[in-house]
Amino acid sequence: MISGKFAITTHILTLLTKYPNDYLSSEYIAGSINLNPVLVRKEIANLKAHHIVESKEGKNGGTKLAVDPSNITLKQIFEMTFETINLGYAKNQPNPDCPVGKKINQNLTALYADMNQKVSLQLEGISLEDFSNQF
Amino acid sequence: MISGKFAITTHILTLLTKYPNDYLSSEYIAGSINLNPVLVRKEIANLKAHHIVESKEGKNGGTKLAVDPSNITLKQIFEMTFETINLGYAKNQPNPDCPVGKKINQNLTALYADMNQKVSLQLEGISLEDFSNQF
DNA sequence: CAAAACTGTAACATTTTTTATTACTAATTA
DNA sequence: TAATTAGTAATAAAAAATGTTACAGTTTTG
Repeated sequence: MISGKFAITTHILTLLTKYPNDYLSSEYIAGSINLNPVLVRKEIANLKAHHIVESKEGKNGGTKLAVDPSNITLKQIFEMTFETINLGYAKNQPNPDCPVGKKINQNLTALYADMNQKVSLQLEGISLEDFSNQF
Repeated sequence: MISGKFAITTHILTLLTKYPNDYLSSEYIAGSINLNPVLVRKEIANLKAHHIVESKEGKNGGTKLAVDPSNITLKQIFEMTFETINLGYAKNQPNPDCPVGKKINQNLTALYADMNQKVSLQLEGISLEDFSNQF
C-alpha cells in the first residue's frame, strides 16, 4: 500500500494555488480531500518546513502559498513526500551465502535508481501552476 | 509500504536462470530469499499461471523455467506482480462539489499513466537474462 | 477582557496491508 | 511404503497508514 502523502500534499497545494489570496483553514481543506483535519495539518507542517507555505494561527487563520506556483515543480513535491520510486524489496535480509541473495538488493537498487531518474525528469517538467491549470 | 512481490519474483526467476537444469524446491529458494516457503510457492503459483515456470510435485520436485530467460523482460515481471507505478491517492473519495476534489484523482491518474509509460520502456529493455548476468 | 476560531502536536485507536505460520491433501520418487 | 515435495486454505502476527480525541497556544472580534 502506498501512502497518500503525495496526493494529499498535491491536493493541498492545488487548492492554495486556486485561492492565492486566502488563508485556507485545515478544516476547509480537509473538506475537499475528505480527510481528517489533523492529517492535513501534518502535511502542512511538512510544507512549512520546506518553506513552501506559511500559516497564520488564531481566528481567520489558515495557510497560504509562500512561493510562486510557477516556481515549484511536482518533483519537489515528490521529494518532500516520497522516498524513492521503487518496486519494493523482500522484507528480510537475503542469504549472503547465495550469489543471488548476496547481490539482489544492490541490483534492484540500481534498477530503481534509473527509474527515479526517469520519473524525476518527468516531474521536473511540471510546475504546480501547470498542474493546477488542469482544474 | 510496497509489497515485496516484484523483488521476490525477480529473485526466484534469477535463481531459476542461474540453475537452468535443476528443479529448485520452494524450501531452497526460500532459503536464499529468507522467506517462508509458502510465500515462495504463492509467487510460483502466479508465475505458473503466466506459463513462465513449470513445477513438478513429489520427491525431488520443484520448479524450473518454462521459457528462455532472454525472452522475458522485467516489464513482464512488473506486470505480473504490480498494479501500476504511482505516487498514491488519498484514501477517501474527495469532495465532488469542489472543483479540485472533483478532478484530482483523474489528473493524478493521467500523471501516473505517463510515469508508467516511461518506466515500462525502461523495464522492457532489460531481459531476465540481462538481469541475471549481473550476478 | 472574554469568547470564538484557528494552528500545532501528542497520544492513542482503528483499519488495512503485508508477511508468517500451521496444517493438511495430493503427487512422486526411491 | 516412507520420505519429500507442491498446492492451498485458514489463521495469526506484524507493520504501516489513517483516524480520533484532547488540549495548549495564538489571533481576532465583539
